[in-house]
Amino acid sequence: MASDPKSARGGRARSRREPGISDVAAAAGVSVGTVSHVLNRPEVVALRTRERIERVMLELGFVPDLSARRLRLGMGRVIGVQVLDIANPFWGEVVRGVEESARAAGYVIMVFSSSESAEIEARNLDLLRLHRVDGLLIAPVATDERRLREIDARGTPVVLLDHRSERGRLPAVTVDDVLGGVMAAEYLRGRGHERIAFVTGPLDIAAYRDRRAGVRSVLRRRQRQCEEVVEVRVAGLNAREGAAAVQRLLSRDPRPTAVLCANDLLALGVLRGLTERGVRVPEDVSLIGYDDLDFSAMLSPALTTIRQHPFRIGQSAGELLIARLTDPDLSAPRQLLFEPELVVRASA
Amino acid sequence: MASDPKSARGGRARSRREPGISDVAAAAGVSVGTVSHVLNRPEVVALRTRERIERVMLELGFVPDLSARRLRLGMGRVIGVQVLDIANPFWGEVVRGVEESARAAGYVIMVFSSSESAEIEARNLDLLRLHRVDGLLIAPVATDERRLREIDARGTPVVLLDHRSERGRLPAVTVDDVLGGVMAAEYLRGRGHERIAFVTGPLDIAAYRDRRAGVRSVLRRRQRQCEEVVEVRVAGLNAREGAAAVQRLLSRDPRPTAVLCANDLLALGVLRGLTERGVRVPEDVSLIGYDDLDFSAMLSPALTTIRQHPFRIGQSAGELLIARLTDPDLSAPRQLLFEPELVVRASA
DNA sequence: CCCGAAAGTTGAAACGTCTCAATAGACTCT
DNA sequence: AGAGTCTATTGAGACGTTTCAACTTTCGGG
Repeated sequence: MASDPKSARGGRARSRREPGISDVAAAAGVSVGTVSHVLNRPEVVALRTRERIERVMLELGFVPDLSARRLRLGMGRVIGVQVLDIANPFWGEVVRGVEESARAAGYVIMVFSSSESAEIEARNLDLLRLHRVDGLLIAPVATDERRLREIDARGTPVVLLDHRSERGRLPAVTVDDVLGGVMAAEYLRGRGHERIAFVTGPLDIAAYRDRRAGVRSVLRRRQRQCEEVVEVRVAGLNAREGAAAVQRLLSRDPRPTAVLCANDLLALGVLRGLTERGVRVPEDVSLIGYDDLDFSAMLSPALTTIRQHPFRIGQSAGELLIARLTDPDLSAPRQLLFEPELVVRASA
Repeated sequence: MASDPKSARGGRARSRREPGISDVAAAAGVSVGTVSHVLNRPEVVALRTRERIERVMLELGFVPDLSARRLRLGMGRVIGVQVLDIANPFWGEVVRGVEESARAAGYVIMVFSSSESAEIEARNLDLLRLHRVDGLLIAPVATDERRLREIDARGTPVVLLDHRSERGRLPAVTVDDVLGGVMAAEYLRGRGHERIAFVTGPLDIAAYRDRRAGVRSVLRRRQRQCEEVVEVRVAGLNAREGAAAVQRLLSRDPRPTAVLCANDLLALGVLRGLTERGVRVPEDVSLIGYDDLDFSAMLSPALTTIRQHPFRIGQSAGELLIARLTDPDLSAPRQLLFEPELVVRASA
């Protein structure tokens, strides 16, 4: 045990361990308590000592170890984020918004993507628990939010992302998806469409369920039997699935005159599929998406869609969560509801 | 100090602290050492004891605290990731790939986006250091990689993402961007274009620099003076900046006959800008992008572009990093180079 | 010159885990 | 029965912080 074998292997790499608070203390001729104070309560330590210690910190390249601090304090300035699909620009913007608000408050984010799979979500939640994140921002896949409420009650504040809470029991930042669905459907109805298809993903996800509900409510308001919503369910809300759905869409008889997609990626795929089969948009079939992603205006035809503001959603959710973290006994769970906006272009 | 004021406030929330290894030990009538063993070296503990302990763990809902473990072990199964722009689907896919490989190995990712800003990057690196991540996957903004090499040498393995290392001193996963530039330029030259514009972002970023180098090498190979690369620099590689660049693009005299963009988002913006001004693509100006994002095939006109495989980049980089983490004294820094692919569509 | 208060500093305990040397028990062999 | 081997278990110390009560020093006032 006299000679250390580890220092021999690997040459110079991984040589000296990072300096800790006690190395600083030693070098500055002071106790660890004092060093810790200059970190956390600088005002209690004498100016001269403080300056000396700060100088030493710089020289040694000292950086405090947050995970040691977390162990002591029970908070580590990390928030977990789970989105439905990190490769979708909508969620990318949401994450960017979260990161922004997190950075502003000195927090850091741990990111997960569930790919809309409940199993992956469950595993991710386990990981989040293992790492004891301070708070959680999540676009849930699982139908019931019991587990999330449990996590919240156990001391890890949860804020729902783009998903309203059952009876508002958890704070949430949402866009009014029912209204979005209504807007799209009313627009189509106003243009005389009576047989409308709705292409969506798993209905476990509240956002898609709400959009559908909005669409249906409009069409059901009229009594006539011929107004009907044809529903096509796909596995994931991406362009590939959209293209695959076209087959099923066209085989319906009578064929829908308009297609409403639960998001723009899906609409993109549908558009590709339709075009490949020689079906013209909007002459033969009208098409409406949801999200108004960057590219949507430049498709051919330009996509009519419902605009949201994902960056703001992420940012507000982040701020809401951080507010709860900062002041644990904050009033009632807050719900933030943004309004969607119909953007009419050429496709419908 | 006899009565605890904290337990009063907030009602039931945040009540009992999470059970630790010692709670399990107490409940199972065994020492903490033994409990720790069933976690890390199950084979050394007697079957009966082990089962009993496992049962207790389940009952108590015990989950080990990884950040305490990190403190002891110096490794916490967290890897940091920094991309250039999380809202760009290219990087979204990269992150998805990283997450995939991380999950497979029981790691978790901490995500940052630099927005191509060197200051943000520097701040993010500080945060990463504070949190003592085990390894780092980064698409660097800063020109020189000294700081990264330093981090690597100090014991936090670094793998470069979509960025080749100076003289191959750091492991990297890259696509051959020079080749991509060559392919695009040769294609244009083959179609008779002689005055080509290249729209790009900050040239600190190696990928863009390489793409430009490839383009230039092709055009310079011919001696004729009239072959020239017109360069337009923008602040960020997104659609908005692309649209803004069009103004400058068209004011050049003589006007370029073809425009090459450093990525598809930029091309999207350029396309929008050109269309708005009544310039037809490809009749008046040819346009080529880079990345082949999902939507690129569906633009009007469909975008000719260079295809990459971001998911694979992310995944391979993740695997490479985790291999280094698992076996610290791994041979030489490895470079992984993917080949790009020209996808010819209508825009050029 | 002594007292008390104010200002600075200290040392130890605690957070939850891992590891290692030490111990205890059971079994085998002579 | 004693010595020697295994197998299971234990307890203490360490990882890098924070915090708090206790201590020392300084200083003003009586």
